[in-house]
Parts: sequence; C-alpha cells; structure tokens
Amino acid sequence: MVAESIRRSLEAGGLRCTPQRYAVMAFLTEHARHPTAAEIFEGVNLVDPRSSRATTYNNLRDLVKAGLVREVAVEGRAARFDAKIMRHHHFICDRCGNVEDMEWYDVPRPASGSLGKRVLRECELIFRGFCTKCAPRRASRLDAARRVDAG
Amino acid sequence: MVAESIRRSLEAGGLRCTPQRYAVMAFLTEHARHPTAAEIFEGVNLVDPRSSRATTYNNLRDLVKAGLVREVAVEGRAARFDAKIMRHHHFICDRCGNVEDMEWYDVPRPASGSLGKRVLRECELIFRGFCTKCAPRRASRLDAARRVDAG
DNA sequence: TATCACATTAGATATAATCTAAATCCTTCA
DNA sequence: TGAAGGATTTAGATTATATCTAATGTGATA
Repeated sequence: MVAESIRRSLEAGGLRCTPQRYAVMAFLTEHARHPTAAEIFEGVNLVDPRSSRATTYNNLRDLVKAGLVREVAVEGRAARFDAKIMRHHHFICDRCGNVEDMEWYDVPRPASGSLGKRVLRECELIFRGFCTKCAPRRASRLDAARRVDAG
Repeated sequence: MVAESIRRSLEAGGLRCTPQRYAVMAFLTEHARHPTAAEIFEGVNLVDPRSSRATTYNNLRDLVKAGLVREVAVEGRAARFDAKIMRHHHFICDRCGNVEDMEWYDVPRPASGSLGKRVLRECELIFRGFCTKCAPRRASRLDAARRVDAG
C-alpha cells in the first residue's frame, strides 16, 4: 500500500507525516515527470487546498535533506524535484528544460589522487540534448554545432 | 598571446570582439574558480567600469550559446560559469556551493535502446560532496547519513 | 491538561535573471 | 565621406524563484 510506504519512509527520515508533507511526497511519487516547486504546490492544492507555498518549499527542502527526494537544478529555469524511488541518471532537454529519467548504470569513480581532501558523497551523470518531443523541432541555432562530441 | 586567442575564439563563435565581451571572456580565463554572473560583473567593472549588468548577462548567454563557456546550475544558488578551455568534470560542494574542476575521463554512454528518439549532445559527470575547505567543518546534519553510496 | 518542539501560514522580502526602449557603436557600401 | 542598418550596450523596470518573519496551530508526552 502506497500510503503506508510513504508514511514509513517519512518517519525513517526523521520527519513527521503531516498532511502537507505527505501530499508533497505522494504527488512526487505519482508524477514522475520531475515537477517544479510551483507545479507541486499547485498540484497538491488542487486535490486539497490546505498547503501554503512556504510549506511546500520547506517540505521539499526537508525531504531533500532527508535523502527522500532529489533536486535537479536546470540552467536558467526553476529547479525540478524527483522522488528517489530507484537509482537513475537524468536527461535534461536543452530546448524545453524538461528532465527525464534514464536507466541507471555504474559510473567510474574519479582517480583517488584527484579527490585530495574532498569528501565524495554522490556521482551523477547528466545527459543533455533534445527530448523526444523537442528533437524534431529543435532550435536551429543549437542544431548544427556540436551533436555528441559527448564523451 | 592570450588577448589574441580570446579574440580569435570569439570570432570563430560568430561574435564580435567588443570590449565588454572580451572582458567577460578574459575574466573567465583568468579566474578558473567558476564565478557567478554577479562576480563576473563586479570583477570586470573593477578593472574598467564600462559594462552593465544586462550586458554581462547577455554576453554570458551568447558565450554559452556559442559553446565557449559552460554554465553550471547549482541547487538553490546562482549559476556558475566556466571558460571551456579543456574538457573536465565538475565537483559541487554541498556546503558552500563552490564548483571545482575535476580531471576529465571518458564516461560510458547510455545503452542505445534507452535513448529512443532523444538526441544526445553532452554527457557530464557531476560529483557532490564537501570541498577541501568545507570537509573539516562539514555540516553535522549532512554529515552522518549517506557518505558515498555514490555509484 | 500543560508544555514544548515541530509545522504551517500569509505576506513581505531577497535574490537571480530577463525585458524594454532608447542610445551608441560598427560595418558596409554607395 | 557619410548614410543606413544591424549588432551591442545601457539604466532601470520587471519577472521569476525562493526564502524569511512572526504569529499561529498541532500533536506527543508527562
């Protein structure tokens, strides 16, 4: 049962299961399309208008801190959020800014020498290009130049 | 000669070498520490107060579009900019938000099936954790939990 | 039921980035 | 040379995104 599993993961993360917090988590679980904070706020209040903007932001921050949600910064656009259900990489569309999940696979870690005193916590792989919707009508400026020199 | 090489790369990117544009490019070349737009604006005007904020943003956008500069979005903070001198990956500090360059190495591409109709243009690897300065005094909240499950 | 820490709220505020419309600067070419 | 037109720059207004503030509410515990 979904409701119960959300409650459990909130509590495992040291967070009370409040209606507003639950709603954010449920919305992210149901909408895997990486919504922005504004979209989450709207979506949640569409169902049950009981949450303020500040609360939505507060809860998102707490959820990220607790490791239950991933935040994806996108150049020049609002951040996207993502329930951490399964490990995956991200594809970001250069044209519309949408974020999509990509199949997960192991990424080689940096040579230990190059880390120095840094503490490594995460490695993530980000693919960029044009999503399925944008590929056909992709901006001509961006078009020509540098298709996959991608590494 | 640096001046000449900047001029050349601007023109190769289809951009006139104006004093303001040159100044942005020169600043980025000399300051490899991934400054924000605001820092670039200040730094450039410290030397020669002739550039407006709008121009700095305009030029940064043009330089990114021309592929001469890389923009790095950082969660909850201003974007950072980076002259594309050599290929490299990025390390983002979870505590101070600073962006550092990491040695470049090949990243395995996604399985062709998982791309579908998407057009892949770039693959980038982002490391997260605590930078050299922050590692000793890293925030206790962030501390405990998930050190490198990192992939 | 009193208490206290955690949560929520509306609205103000801060920060980051873009837009607007006018002015200026180049390049071209007659 | 100098007129035309596009590219560039500018100050300031505006938008977009996110956080802060101070008051209020809520629930677990004793």
